[in-house]
Amino acid sequence: MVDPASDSPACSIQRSLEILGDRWTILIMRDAFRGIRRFDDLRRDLGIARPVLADRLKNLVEAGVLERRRYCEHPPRDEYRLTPMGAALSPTLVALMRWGDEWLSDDGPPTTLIHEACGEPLDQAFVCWHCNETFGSGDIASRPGHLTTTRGPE
Amino acid sequence: MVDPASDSPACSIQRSLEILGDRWTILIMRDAFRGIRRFDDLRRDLGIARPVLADRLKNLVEAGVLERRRYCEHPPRDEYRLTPMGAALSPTLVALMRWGDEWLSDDGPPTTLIHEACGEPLDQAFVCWHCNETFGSGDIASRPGHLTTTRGPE
DNA sequence: CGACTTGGTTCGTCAGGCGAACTCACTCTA
DNA sequence: TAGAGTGAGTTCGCCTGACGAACCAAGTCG
Repeated sequence: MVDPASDSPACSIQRSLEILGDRWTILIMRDAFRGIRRFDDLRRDLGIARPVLADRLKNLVEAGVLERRRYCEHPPRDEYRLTPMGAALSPTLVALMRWGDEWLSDDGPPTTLIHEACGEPLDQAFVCWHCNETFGSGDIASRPGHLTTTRGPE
Repeated sequence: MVDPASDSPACSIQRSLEILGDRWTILIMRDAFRGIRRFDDLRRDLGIARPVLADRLKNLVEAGVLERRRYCEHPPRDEYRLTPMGAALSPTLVALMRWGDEWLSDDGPPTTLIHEACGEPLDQAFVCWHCNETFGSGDIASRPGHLTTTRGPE
């Protein structure tokens, strides 16, 4: 906030959180991934207040993460669908879910994600296509656009 | 979806968000990854109000994500460090950062994460150790603990 | 001593989240 | 054709919680 050039606008995490960073939005996106698309279904599933849900959906549509589509003409009914930009959030949601699975669930994961082709549990990893290997967060460094080079997550 | 007992407490994303899901906490964790550990440094960097930062740090310590450690005795100074549980958030933060890089930055990523061993940009992918291959979000299904099997993120 | 730094707490204000009630367009039942 | 029901909101008034400002305490420096 003080340093002008450094992080306020130049951090992608912060930019992402300007769209996703309130108590409801990520849960709305989770439901969108789960196929819940209609206003009242979202409201019931989340237990969110109507005005708040209306506001969040409007913001998400404006941000380009959801798309409002008419799926029925006769009673005019719209649904909210993931755009490609919204669908690209899946690694984030999966990472969040796996963190909760590992650190917050007493009796094993409530839901296990599996590789559809074989039915075995999946993992999420960092990949270097140059070295052609996967690695953990200990081997990450960062190369800033216009900052000095520092270590990334330790 | 329908099942009442199913998702409210049983969704790991929701559990994670009970710890991380307000406007500041993820930014605090980002700064923790960046090596910002002291109260006033965090306050200055984030532009957060003092009482709010004190409250968030207390909650994060209670949740086991940060650890408060005395690093100087003479003027008694504490710092907040990532616990293993906190460090395990790196895939989540990286995913969020990469999403912002891809969809919200006009002029290329502000910061690029690289594979420390070779200096090339890294990727993040889903891995199946059974099939020994990486794949995208299109090949994910989910096997719930006590729900019917449904598709995961599409 | 007095100024300064770090790491808070207390306080009063004000924006924003909440449930309840209302609206509107449409459909279904009788 | 009247009345109930549903989906998708908007309006309203209350109350929590985020905010900046001020205050506090422990220690250090000059």
